[in-house]
Amino acid sequence: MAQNKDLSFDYDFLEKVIVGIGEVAQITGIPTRQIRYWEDKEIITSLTEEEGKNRRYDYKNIKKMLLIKELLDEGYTLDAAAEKVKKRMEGIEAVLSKLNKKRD
Amino acid sequence: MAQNKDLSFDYDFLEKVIVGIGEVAQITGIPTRQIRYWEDKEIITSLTEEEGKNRRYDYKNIKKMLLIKELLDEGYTLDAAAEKVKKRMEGIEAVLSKLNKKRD
DNA sequence: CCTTAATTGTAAATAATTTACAATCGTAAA
DNA sequence: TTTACGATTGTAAATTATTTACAATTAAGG
Repeated sequence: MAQNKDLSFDYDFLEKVIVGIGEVAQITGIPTRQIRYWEDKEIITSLTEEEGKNRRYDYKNIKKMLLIKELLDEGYTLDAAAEKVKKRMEGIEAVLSKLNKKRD
Repeated sequence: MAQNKDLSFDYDFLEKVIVGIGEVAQITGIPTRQIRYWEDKEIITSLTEEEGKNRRYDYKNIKKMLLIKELLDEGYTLDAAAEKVKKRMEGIEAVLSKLNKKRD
């Protein structure tokens, strides 16, 4: 059915979606201040090319933040959480790029 | 596998995602000016509660804009496109809410 | 207590958005 | 051709949101 095609696996959307820091805070529950701090520590990176401009995050960025947040809640240190998430992200990226190819 | 669980049907994300007007413009290719115009004409509605605050859109809003854009390109008038999309959105919403229930 | 990791607070500057009023553009009818 | 209308676009002034930088605070371990 048509509807199903529109919604199941909406990777077009996941691929294209871009979100500002305020909305990421709203989506994830992570305060903007904390997001910027993680970025200072180079645990996450925003998509912004020029400095001074507003930060932009994509799906993978947001996913990563949520994973880090979970691990922090479990008692990990920030660095340990970052390390662990880094590995999980590789898997996630692999799946995403595989799905991209399928749709070409 | 864990990765699959993280990515396939990420409805948690689709449900929670919220995007500003500038990013919607970037994602959809629809200029901010046009998005505001459609809102003036009550063809779409933003999530903003208080006026004067910045507009926020969710997944369904963005989906709707993309559908309208497609129909406009096909030659529909704005009102005709809005009418047709309204019906399609009902189907999409039905599918989404059904999937929500499944995950409770 | 002391140290370090992690987070939070805030002011001033800048970026981005809002609203409102107006202009433009294309098409179809008169 | 002119008129009317739908659709879009332009823009200035006010406002909201974000950025950067410097500093303070909090919590846990040694």
